[in-house]
Amino acid sequence: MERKTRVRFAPSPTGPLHMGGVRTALYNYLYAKQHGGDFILRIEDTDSHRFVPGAEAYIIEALRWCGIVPDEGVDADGKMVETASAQHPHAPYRQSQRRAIYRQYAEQLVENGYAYYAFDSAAALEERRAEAERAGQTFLYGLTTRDTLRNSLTLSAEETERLLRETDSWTIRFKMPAHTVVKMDDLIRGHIEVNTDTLDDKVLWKRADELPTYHLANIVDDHLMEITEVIRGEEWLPSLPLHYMLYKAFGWEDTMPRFAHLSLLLKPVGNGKLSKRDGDKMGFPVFPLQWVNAEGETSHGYREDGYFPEAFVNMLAMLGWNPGTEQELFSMEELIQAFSLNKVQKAGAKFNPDKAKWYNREYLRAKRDEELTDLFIPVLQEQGITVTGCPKCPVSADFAAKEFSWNYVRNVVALVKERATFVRDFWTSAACLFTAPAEFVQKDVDKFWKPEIKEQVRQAAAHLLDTGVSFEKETVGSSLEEYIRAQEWPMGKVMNALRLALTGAASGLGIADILSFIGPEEFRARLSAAEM
RNA sequence: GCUGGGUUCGUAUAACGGUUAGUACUCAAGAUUCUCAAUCUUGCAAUAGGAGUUCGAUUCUCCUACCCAGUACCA
Repeated sequence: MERKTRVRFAPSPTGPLHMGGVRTALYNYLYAKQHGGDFILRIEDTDSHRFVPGAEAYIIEALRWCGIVPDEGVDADGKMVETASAQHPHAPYRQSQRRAIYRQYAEQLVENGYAYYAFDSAAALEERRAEAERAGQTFLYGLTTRDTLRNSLTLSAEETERLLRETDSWTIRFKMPAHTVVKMDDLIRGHIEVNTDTLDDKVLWKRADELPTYHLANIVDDHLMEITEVIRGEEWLPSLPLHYMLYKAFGWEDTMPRFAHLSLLLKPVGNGKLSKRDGDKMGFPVFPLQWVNAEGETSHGYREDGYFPEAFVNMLAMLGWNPGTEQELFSMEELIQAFSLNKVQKAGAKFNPDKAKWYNREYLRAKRDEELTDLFIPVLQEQGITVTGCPKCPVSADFAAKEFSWNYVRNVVALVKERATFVRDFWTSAACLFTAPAEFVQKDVDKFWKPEIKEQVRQAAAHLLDTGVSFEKETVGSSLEEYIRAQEWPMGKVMNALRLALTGAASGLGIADILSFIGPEEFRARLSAAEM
């Protein structure tokens, strides 16, 4: 029977969402949308000790910034749906609010002989682990050891009853069946087989906080929420046999979701998975949004660092997946069309910060000058520049008052767009079109500030000013070049020195461009400021 | 250690069992310009190693090496 596609992203609110997590969410989202299905956001907060305030809100905001909008789990106001309703029969979507659901399922497994009560103290288990380690082995609570531990399998029914009643730190463990080869299929990795004798009896439910562990909560919720495909990180692959066995124990095999395990995102250099430290060390964000932790330490975010969400999403989508064509630029719509799980790479992908920047540059270039202008204005305001007027107002520039018209800014954007990766780069390359240089690059001063060159610059400038030539780019540019050429002065030296006087550095925008933007008056002012 | 997963230029990746192993990023050189950037052109650079199957292996099988994950009353 064909079921409606329903996939979920189920993060744990233990900190900010890592870019690898965003990729997992993205692939889930793309898969759901491609199949006309639903994308569900479920919060797996069953670990009361690791809960981090603000993490859930961060996850929701990060996904929204990326354009990954859940169909369920978060309502239109961005609030979690707290109770089940006609629109949301599967609510709530926060596992801490579903705690009442899980215990009965755990007990059901005990009744049917698939699970048992375990009374071992943390200290006792710790001791057994240490003992095994001394013998060079790994302790597994399972087939070979469960008969030697304190649980309802070894204790009398009366004793079990008593402990259940009188103590409050017992757990329910899954009784992993012996000598069984679990045959599994993964949408990305293909067929996998594991012998259950190598597996342990995982804790499913804890009396101490009356909360399930991941394994139980996950299977129960995926079943109740009618999930059809589970697309998650590779770290879950080792527990896939357990999950298969749980579906079997519950008798839910016929509606068991299909599984796809995504490889991890690796650090750019060296080995190992991408971590917060790598980002700090190499100067790139690992988080979609900026995050300030409890100690007040700030981690960079793609959003705050100036990346466009479309570029971030596009870059992430291509990390471990490819369309089978040479197309590299994809809108979300195109990704939904082209995405396919069997084109997802099995091996982990090393993240490449340079490629991320390349994507941003491509998206920046594709944006209209008008849009970029609006994005640039806040950067200008931070620099004390006032932007006046509207897209329909005439171009004007008042250098003394640091006031420029919207269209002047748009012209600047059009000029420097090609040399930028981020919007803030507009300022780096075009500050001289708004303000006179505050200082001069010493190296360039040493190289070009020679008496004879200064004299040539002075005369060339005087020529432009005296002839009253128009400061249109073409006219002023050719007039200047013709003059220098006619004098048989070294073009490069004079031009570089002029640029140094005007902008504070010998390299940068073309002289003709600079002149056409600043006009004769500011030209004169800057020359005298530079003591020309 | 054990169990599972993985391995094509530095990076991301392409290649019905048959290609001079392709593309993009990075890097280098050249062209262009008053400089820088951009742009254009060119270049550097890979099938982890070894067996086997096959007329033929990047592709299938096995072994070795290396990498990753899991091995919690965390997810």
